[in-house]
Amino acid sequence: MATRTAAQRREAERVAYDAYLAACPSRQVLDRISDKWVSLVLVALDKGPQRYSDLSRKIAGVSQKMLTQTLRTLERDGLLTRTVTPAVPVRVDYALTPLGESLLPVMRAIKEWAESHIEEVWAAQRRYDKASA
Amino acid sequence: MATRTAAQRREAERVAYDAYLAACPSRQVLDRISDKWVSLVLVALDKGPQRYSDLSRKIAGVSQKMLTQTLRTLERDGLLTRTVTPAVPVRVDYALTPLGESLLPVMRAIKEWAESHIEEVWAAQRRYDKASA
DNA sequence: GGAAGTACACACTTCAAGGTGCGTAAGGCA
DNA sequence: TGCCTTACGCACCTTGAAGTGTGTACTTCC
Repeated sequence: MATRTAAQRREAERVAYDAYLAACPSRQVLDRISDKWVSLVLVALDKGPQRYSDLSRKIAGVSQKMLTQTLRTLERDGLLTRTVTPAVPVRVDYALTPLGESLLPVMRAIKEWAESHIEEVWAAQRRYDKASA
Repeated sequence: MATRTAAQRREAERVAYDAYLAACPSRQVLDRISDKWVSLVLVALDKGPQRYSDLSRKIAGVSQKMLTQTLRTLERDGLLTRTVTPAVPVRVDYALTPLGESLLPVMRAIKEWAESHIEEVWAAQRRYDKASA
């Protein structure tokens, strides 16, 4: 945000992207960040840079293919940086960019919502299934 | 939340759901709400109940199958209510439940993030593609 | 001189998400 | 009489997402 000039901000407002429109590019961005692995990866980078192996250990159940793919996409979208250290076995660190950090609170909120409301969702499901049985 | 007793809250804290764990049910909830259509539907219900046709018009590009499916799942999960009015052609209204409203701020934030940061994402993509070319 | 660890790439395959098209009920209208 | 609307259900089919398994480069350790 701080990297955006007032002119750029005005321009952005003028164009008025709207994710409700199918062809709007913001729809694509919304689609990309509306992803289980994206949110888990971003939140995992909350407390500073992490290595590839750290992430794959922390985010249980992710295949290395999906992790690599998710990381590449996030890097391309400017949400995180990839730093290769040519050590003995090569070492790769991933860290959030300012843009990634701007999305972090939202992602954290989603993850926390899921964790804290699961029982209410469960209760609702039981009620629904019972009623429609 | 108000529907939750202190005992239930304590229990929830004791169990400590963690979306990082693959088998944790909160992972499933996270997966379900990490969905383009879910966020668009919830935000569309921001300003009060909407009819099925309202939603399909507002959310451009959604197929009726996906819209119906999304609405059913959200109803089952207790995020919204479905009210059928047996009028001349049947009329169906969808409205947020308190649980759905608790998720609304997050969903709104996601949609707004996508709309307001798209140009930064684009710039990052151009930079990435140029560098790797 | 193998084995092991890191961070992948790539090919193959499967499975399910999602699009499309057709059918429906129940009246209102021309 | 027959067509219109609303809000779907259902079956079919395509396509793409994602899992699995194997290969690799480089060095160090045993």
